[in-house]
Amino acid sequence: MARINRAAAKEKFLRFLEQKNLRMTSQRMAIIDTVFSTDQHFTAEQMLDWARERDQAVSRATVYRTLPLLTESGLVHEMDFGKDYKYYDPNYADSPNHNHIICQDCERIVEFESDKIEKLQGEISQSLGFSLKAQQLRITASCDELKRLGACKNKAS
Amino acid sequence: MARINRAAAKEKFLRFLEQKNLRMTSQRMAIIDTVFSTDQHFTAEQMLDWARERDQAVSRATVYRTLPLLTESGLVHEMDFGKDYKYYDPNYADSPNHNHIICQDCERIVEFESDKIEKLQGEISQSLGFSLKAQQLRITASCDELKRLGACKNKAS
DNA sequence: TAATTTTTGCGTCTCAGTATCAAAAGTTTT
DNA sequence: AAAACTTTTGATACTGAGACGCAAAAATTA
Repeated sequence: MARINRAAAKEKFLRFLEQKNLRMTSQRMAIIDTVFSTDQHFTAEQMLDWARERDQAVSRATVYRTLPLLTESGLVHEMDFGKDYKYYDPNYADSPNHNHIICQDCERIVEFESDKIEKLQGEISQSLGFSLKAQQLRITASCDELKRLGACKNKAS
Repeated sequence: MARINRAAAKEKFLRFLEQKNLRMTSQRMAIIDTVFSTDQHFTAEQMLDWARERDQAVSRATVYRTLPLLTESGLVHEMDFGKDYKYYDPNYADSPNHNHIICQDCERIVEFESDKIEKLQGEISQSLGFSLKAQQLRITASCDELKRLGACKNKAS
């Protein structure tokens, strides 16, 4: 569950850039530093705010350009929760099996893992005869239930 | 699996309108006629085009106003597939347990049901101790797999 | 028919995200 | 280290789905 080591992430991103003949710049550095200093899901606009606190010279355009690079490099996961903006998940590199509970009342999104669910997802895949590209289990809930889940440390299994 | 009877849908919608002190108009009629004459998922813009073929006097605004009414009345299901527009599903009234396979290459979205998956979803709910509001299993696949699934009539169980 | 309420359509607005493009910064060559 | 070349940046314009405001139109009620 530990979040990916920031230095390791940076290095992996550097290799990715090199391989694509792209350059590491101070703006990109500020963005990935910011990305990997949080555990939370975030939106592009949030990332813009946070990255700017770290380095004033980060523009909206660069954030919107860098997030897809991070996604392509596999360090971050792009996800949609039915809102009209994207969320990014910086925990993807360590634990790719994410399920989400989205509160229908508030803005909260809880990420959880469950051995049981993982096993069931495997069975589902098999029963479909699919080599899945991606799979997403999304549960819409109400605040009460979220609180209850929160009480057991967002871990249900 | 049969799609909801158009007359029945219309009647149900009428009751819904009545109960909310809303009026049945020719525009709304044209829209629900169009909605229940297809089996496919559709977007608001598609519905606008189709409804206009039926009745020129249907405006974009009215479509965007009517679809949420249909959703609220339970006749249609609003769903998002990670695109930046919503899809609507007119099959919802009969068979509320829908799972979707979304092609990552083309625009295709295949809906399927599976007893096995239904059972597994039940188990997942239980293992979470949740009284779910909604649940969505979304599988991202490539065209090849979609074709294969198409070959077995979009029915996997 | 007049008074009241709801609905419509047009146009405007919002908001996330993309595209453009000249200026700036980083490489490479000589 | 200057010139030539490539990539990146930031400001701004643009796009496209959907929401909103408002005056005109339609339906309902009196």
